[in-house]
Amino acid sequence: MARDSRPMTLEDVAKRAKVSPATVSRVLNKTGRVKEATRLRVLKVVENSGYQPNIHARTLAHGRSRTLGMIVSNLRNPFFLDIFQSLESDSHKRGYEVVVANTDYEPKQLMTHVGLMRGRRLAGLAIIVSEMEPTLIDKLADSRMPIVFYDVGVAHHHCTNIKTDYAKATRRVVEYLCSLGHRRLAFVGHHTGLEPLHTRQRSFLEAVKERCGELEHATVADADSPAGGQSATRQLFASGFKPTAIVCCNDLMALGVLKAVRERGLSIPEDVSVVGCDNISLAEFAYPPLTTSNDRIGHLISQALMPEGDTSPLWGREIPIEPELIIRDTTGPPPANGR
Amino acid sequence: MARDSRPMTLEDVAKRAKVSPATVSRVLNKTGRVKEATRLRVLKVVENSGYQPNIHARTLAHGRSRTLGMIVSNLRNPFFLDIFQSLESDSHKRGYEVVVANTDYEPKQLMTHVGLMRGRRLAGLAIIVSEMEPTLIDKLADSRMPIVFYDVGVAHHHCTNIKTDYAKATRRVVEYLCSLGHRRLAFVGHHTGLEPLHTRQRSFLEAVKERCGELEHATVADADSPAGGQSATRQLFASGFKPTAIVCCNDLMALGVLKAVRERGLSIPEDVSVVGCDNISLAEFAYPPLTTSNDRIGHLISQALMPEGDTSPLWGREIPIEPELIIRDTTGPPPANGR
DNA sequence: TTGAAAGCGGTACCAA
DNA sequence: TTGGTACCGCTTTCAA
Repeated sequence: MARDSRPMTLEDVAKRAKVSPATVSRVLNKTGRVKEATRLRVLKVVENSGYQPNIHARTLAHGRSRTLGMIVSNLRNPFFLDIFQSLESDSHKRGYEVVVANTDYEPKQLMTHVGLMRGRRLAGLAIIVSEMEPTLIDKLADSRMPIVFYDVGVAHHHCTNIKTDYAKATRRVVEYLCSLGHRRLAFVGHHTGLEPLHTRQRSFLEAVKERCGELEHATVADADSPAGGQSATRQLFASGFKPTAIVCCNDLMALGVLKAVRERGLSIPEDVSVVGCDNISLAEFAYPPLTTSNDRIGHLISQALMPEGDTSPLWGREIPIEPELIIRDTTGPPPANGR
Repeated sequence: MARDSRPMTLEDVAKRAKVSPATVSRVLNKTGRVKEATRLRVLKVVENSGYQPNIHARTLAHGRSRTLGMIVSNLRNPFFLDIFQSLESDSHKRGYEVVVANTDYEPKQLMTHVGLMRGRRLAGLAIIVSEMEPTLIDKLADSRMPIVFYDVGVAHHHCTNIKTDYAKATRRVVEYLCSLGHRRLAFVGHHTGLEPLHTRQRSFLEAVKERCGELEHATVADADSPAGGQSATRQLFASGFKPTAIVCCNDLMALGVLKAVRERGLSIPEDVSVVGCDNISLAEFAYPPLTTSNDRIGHLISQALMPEGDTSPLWGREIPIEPELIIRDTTGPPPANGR
């Protein structure tokens, strides 16, 4: 119960406990030995004065914070959120905090946030975005903090690169659909100008091409949201193309695709099959439960940012992820009559 | 392109620009006048040295940060996420940042996070949780920062209280279902020991009682997730009760309820009606699109935390929210035969 | 075992 | 228009 309106400081505590600030610091940080009696006295004052150390003063003096940063393209997409959640829970266990920032797929925002994160003197930074800026590497070059990139690989000895092999994943999806008998495939993407997302679309096209003209196909794109998936699918139908299967660049958009297909009066998977990507936790609760490929990287990121004593460091490594196809109920054979 | 490994400081910039640190500070903060020529010179050095001010030093010296805090019970629930998103985008527009923390409905975690937030010398704090600790008010008493509470009202002159009138909302839902002809209602909740959630359940029971024994009912509860909704609904069916309508304490759980109802071989809304609460953005993309009641408070919170010059301050006010019933496709008349 | 004091990297007031 | 300087609250030698 502080009497004055200014928050308690370490010095206030020191005075009340009749010791020096240094001693209080030692007690609080368990650094250096302190007589048990003094320790308890200090702790007691801390306890009932409601003292809370100023995190900024602490970080400034110490030179490094217990905060991890995470920059994502779109927090609304549960894919990013799932990662954030694992990172947050892992880091709380080890006394770290996490701050997130959103770029909305804007390279400019990415740069702004990287700057702000640098200003925070973080313990580590995870950059899970699809957009890129060539100057980003320069900006990061002088920071000694651990950095993890996902998808947009950046060659730098400080960075860990986690990369999902989307080419393989997409090929597997296309082959699976073909094996079911599908011959007219569509791809629904978003921000296909951005490299990692472009990769997904290109992989789709390549996989289709491998079947030697056996397949008809189309691609559309819209915003990264269920509404975007819905709108893209409407465009698809409006174009006159009648796919028997739709491959989505992610699960979130697939949710909207499902809706658009139904509003067209078609059923899933009898008339149209749908495949997502990411295996977000909601995918299981879509209707029908969504076929997708998985790729949970949250804990991997924690490990890279907060290496355990005995684990081999993930430093400067490139970590490949092989997504696995998860077949649920949105995929099946195409309708017998060509529709 | 910094040459040494230690990040640039304001003093480094000052040296290179051949001015005093004070001047650099003035330029960067646009405070006090500086000759145009010097200004440009400083800016140039800043530009190509990649200098990024240390946020901690800045906050420490200035006494207050440009960071808002937000504590929520469960970030996985899109209800909280939607709020976070609006708050984040509003605050970036005004040069603020946001840090979030999760409590997982644990009062203990709430207290921990409030402590950490206090240590951050925030510009404002939003506490959007269902759990409560009596000592929380003490802990917050000495902080002069703007605080917004949602749902768990706390009497304090520094706090803005946003409160949704769930009693009214629930009554409206129950009446709506009755008017459709439903006579066997179930309630699916979570953490019903926590006051705000208990309120929702109690409101349901009271609304049912108002119909004078005309209605049969049951209540179940599980975790705040689709899986929790699914599991709760399974329990419900296992108990032998055969509701024609299920009222959920929120949309996220409703997603799982839908799944559980379907796996029972029943259709929605022909056999069972389902109602959610919160109107999360995903509700529209559920199948069928979910009937719910709305309640978007994100921007309200921004306004309370970062009052605009001309807006009347939301200070110390109690702000009541009246949710509105949003009827979509998960509700309809009960089956003609009692099943 | 404890205390004094020098920073950490900024801001802001007072002089010049 | 500028520079000097005293903090902001904490950590960390170095002495005592």
